[in-house]
Amino acid sequence: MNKAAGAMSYDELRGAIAQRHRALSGRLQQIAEFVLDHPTDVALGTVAEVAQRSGVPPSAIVRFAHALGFGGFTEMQQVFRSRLVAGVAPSYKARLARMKSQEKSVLGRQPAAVLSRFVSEAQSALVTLSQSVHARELDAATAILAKARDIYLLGLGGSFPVAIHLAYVLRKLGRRVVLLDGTGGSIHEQSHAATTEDALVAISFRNYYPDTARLFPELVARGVPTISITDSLLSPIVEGASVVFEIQDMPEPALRTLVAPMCLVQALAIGLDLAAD
Amino acid sequence: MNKAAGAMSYDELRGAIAQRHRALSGRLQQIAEFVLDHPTDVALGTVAEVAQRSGVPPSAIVRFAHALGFGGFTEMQQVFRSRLVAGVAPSYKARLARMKSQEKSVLGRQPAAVLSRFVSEAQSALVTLSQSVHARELDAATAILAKARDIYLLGLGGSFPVAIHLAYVLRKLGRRVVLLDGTGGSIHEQSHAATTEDALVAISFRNYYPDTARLFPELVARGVPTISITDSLLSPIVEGASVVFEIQDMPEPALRTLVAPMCLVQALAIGLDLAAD
DNA sequence: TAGTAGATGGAATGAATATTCTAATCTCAC
DNA sequence: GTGAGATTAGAATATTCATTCCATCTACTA
Repeated sequence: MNKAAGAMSYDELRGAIAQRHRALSGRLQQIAEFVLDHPTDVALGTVAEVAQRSGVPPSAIVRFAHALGFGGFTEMQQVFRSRLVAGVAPSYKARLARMKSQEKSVLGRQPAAVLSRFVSEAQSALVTLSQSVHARELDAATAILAKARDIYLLGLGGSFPVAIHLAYVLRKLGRRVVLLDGTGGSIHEQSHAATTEDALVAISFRNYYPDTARLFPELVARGVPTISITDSLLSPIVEGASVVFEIQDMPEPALRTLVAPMCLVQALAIGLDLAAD
Repeated sequence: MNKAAGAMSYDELRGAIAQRHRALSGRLQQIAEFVLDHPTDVALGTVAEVAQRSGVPPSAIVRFAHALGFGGFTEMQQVFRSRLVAGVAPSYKARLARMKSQEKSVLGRQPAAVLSRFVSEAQSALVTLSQSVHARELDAATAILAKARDIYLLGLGGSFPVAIHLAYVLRKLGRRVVLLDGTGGSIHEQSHAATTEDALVAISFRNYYPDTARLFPELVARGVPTISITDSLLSPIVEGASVVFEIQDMPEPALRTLVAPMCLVQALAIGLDLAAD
């Protein structure tokens, strides 16, 4: 009770339980062992469930929480839940905490602090990327690109740098690329020659550029095989796509670094080249 | 409802939501977007909490679950919880080990291995970036940009995506930007109006694009304050520059991910914006 | 313009849940 | 063996929660 139990992290809680274990009564010791062994059950279960699985009456569970300085089971459960969210989304939590603490301080506005913030954000974006992209999708995408006569690239607005970069790399590798950039008129005309023998790589993040949303379905309807890189399964370039890469947690347009999509398209291009031999 | 919703995995559920999204009513679409973006909130929250955060009445949440074939919110929540449980199981170390082993295996040419290689390369590029860029340079660069009437951006060839991205962000923040891209003729003409009141951000990596090497000294000679982002102190855009950011260890053109320079320009732009207030 | 089918929001309901309370039990010292 | 203090189990309670129901609103059709 020497610490405000509400603000405890999961690891701190483990330490506290281990430390007090000897001083607890028999039943409470039994519960202590159970919760350390089954943290997930505690995080998601009800008092009754935890009680049954650990073989004690429900009231004992509540007494256990009290003994640790919590106001009740629900309060203790929050700590166990924090472990779950930390495990699945390291980026989200870290980013939020960072933003909150730095954004408003004077130090946080200095360019050096801004840079380190973007760097760490980019780091977690990369971790998320490598976790969320599966081999199956990459293989399918590579196969599509390998068969394509011309590769059409569609990425406007904030996604344009990614499209440009992919165009650059693919051309370096000797592929025929048509970059749909809308220069000098209609994007529709630029894409007019695309057929089922070609392929389209579409890149779009919120807010989805209107031209992208308009052109994409047309090409899909014409039977052009399509690879989509986007931030949500609900984006306008998902339906009808042959392969979808979903990059989650993209920050708002002005703040995004494009690190993850840049890395992905790079891997696509190089992977295509290596697979060709 | 073609599938027993109870036995659905999280990924299957995501697919199902994406697939039916268009067929759903307005409110239900809104909820679909929220739950795909905030799966953790759904996994751990109550109906009332999810309802409040997504800005809909609680009953709509339940109707959403029904529309997906679940018996109610609680049933749907189980699927979101399974994601959390799965997330903790494979430890961080195990994931890292898997990446390492993939890297060196015979299958190193498979797209998935290529991606993980680029990801880890990008990671170390970011570390190098944050170590090699110093606060003094960032402050100086920010000061130059803050005083500039128009900001000229010069980045051709492989660096073009970086220039485009910087242009995009700066414009979003309300800055006047001239992107020297050479469309429709001479880059010299595009840069003709640049004066000592303006500023130039030049980005160039090996092999240095000829036009960049030619134009840069001209602008320097005209007294335009200049920020250079490059990979060597011997590059043609170093001499005469007001501030130089040297990004070391850039891979060869076709293999570079541009992660480090993208991050840097992002930090410059946002740092400029934050310092302005 | 009137009518209809569907969607929506909010209050009502009933179930499930955490917590509290009290009588019973156990432990240990004498 | 007996009594005091702590500990426990289970019933009682009060709260929170998911769900349902219905009146209202909206969009589309005739």
